[in-house]
Amino acid sequence: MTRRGDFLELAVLGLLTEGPLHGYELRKRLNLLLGWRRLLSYGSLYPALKKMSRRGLIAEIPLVGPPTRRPRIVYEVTELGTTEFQNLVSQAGPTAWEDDSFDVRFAFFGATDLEIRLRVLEGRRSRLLERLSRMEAVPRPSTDGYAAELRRHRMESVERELRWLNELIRAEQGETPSAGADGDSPAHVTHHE
Amino acid sequence: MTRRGDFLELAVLGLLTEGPLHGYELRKRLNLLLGWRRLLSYGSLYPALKKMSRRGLIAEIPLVGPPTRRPRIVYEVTELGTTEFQNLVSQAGPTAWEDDSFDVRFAFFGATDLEIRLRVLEGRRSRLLERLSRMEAVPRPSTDGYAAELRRHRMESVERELRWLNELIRAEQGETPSAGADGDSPAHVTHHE
DNA sequence: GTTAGCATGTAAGGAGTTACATGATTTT
DNA sequence: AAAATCATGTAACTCCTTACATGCTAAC
Repeated sequence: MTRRGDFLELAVLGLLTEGPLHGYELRKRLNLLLGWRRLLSYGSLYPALKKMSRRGLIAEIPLVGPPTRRPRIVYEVTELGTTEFQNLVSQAGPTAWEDDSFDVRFAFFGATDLEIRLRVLEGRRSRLLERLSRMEAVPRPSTDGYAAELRRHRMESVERELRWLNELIRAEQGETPSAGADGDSPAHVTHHE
Repeated sequence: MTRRGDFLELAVLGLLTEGPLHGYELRKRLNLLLGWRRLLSYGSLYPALKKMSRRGLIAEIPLVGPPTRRPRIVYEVTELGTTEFQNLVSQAGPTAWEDDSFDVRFAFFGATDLEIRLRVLEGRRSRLLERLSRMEAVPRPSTDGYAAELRRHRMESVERELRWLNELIRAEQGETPSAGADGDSPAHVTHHE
């Protein structure tokens, strides 16, 4: 088990929840949302859409517009898809805070309960703390050279991300649980550069 | 073509160049060197070692020690492997500055010529600039909510990495090409927090 | 004596990339 | 008229992960 690649499904469901889209457009939004690494290829998106369609999570909307242009296949979420989306954003296991999945999960925190949001953020934090301590436990030599410079820089990146997480967690905890606007926005995060 | 997964081969070759090692130990070093993400599994390392052994890049060293403990298969680089390593660290194509490969390449900059080092660093830089401008070109809405907070943070990460690269490039350019110690260490990088 | 860490492997499978294939529409 | 971008797809392949299987050795 321990599936990790469901993150594409989650992202598609999340984007389609905001309104129907066709594959090509979906890919652009996906790349904008999570594409700070390699771009998602058509070779993974289209088969994934077909598969989700077969499973009944999404459905093709019959085209109504002028039949002049090339038919674009527009998808919308089904009721089953909505349920599945709710199910996915309620998960708070390791699959939520790994590198591959955390970003998608965070992006759709607007559809996630406060309690789950906190669990995911804290899970991510301990994941990064673990990584940091692994990196600190470096043997004797290798304290110089390019490898060391790389290590230093990567450790600082992790530390920076940890500070970010801590601020987010503090902000979320400031939300009175169950009271207050359960808004779509993160509670005020103070940025002190 | 455009192979990307050769980075494991490069890393193994690079580590073995510093001295013979067995698989288990190799994995630990590999994880220390590049393991700031998921740990490398035995399922990828051992087959890779076997494959490299078959190709003649590395060779098993017959054990001499006390035959009491479980036989560990210690590998060393062959002459062919050394050639291949030199070949790999002399490459300055896109495969050098992608996310997956850049770290390995950087870690072994000690075995890379100044000219190539600069080309790789500059390639990496334009790769990140490209990503940054892609992220900046965000459509109208999505200017609030968690997705926006994520985007902001990720953009700052890229900017931070760009500053790092710029400093490295400046430092390398400070090296008088062809003169001076072609050392194993990066030329002084000034860190101003 | 039993857990934890050392040590090496294999089989099955997933997820996505690359490269290919096709064609319409819009912009230059 | 050409080039760019819109638009959808498939087949082959690569790399790696997961899960399983085995057995030794040191520490508690």
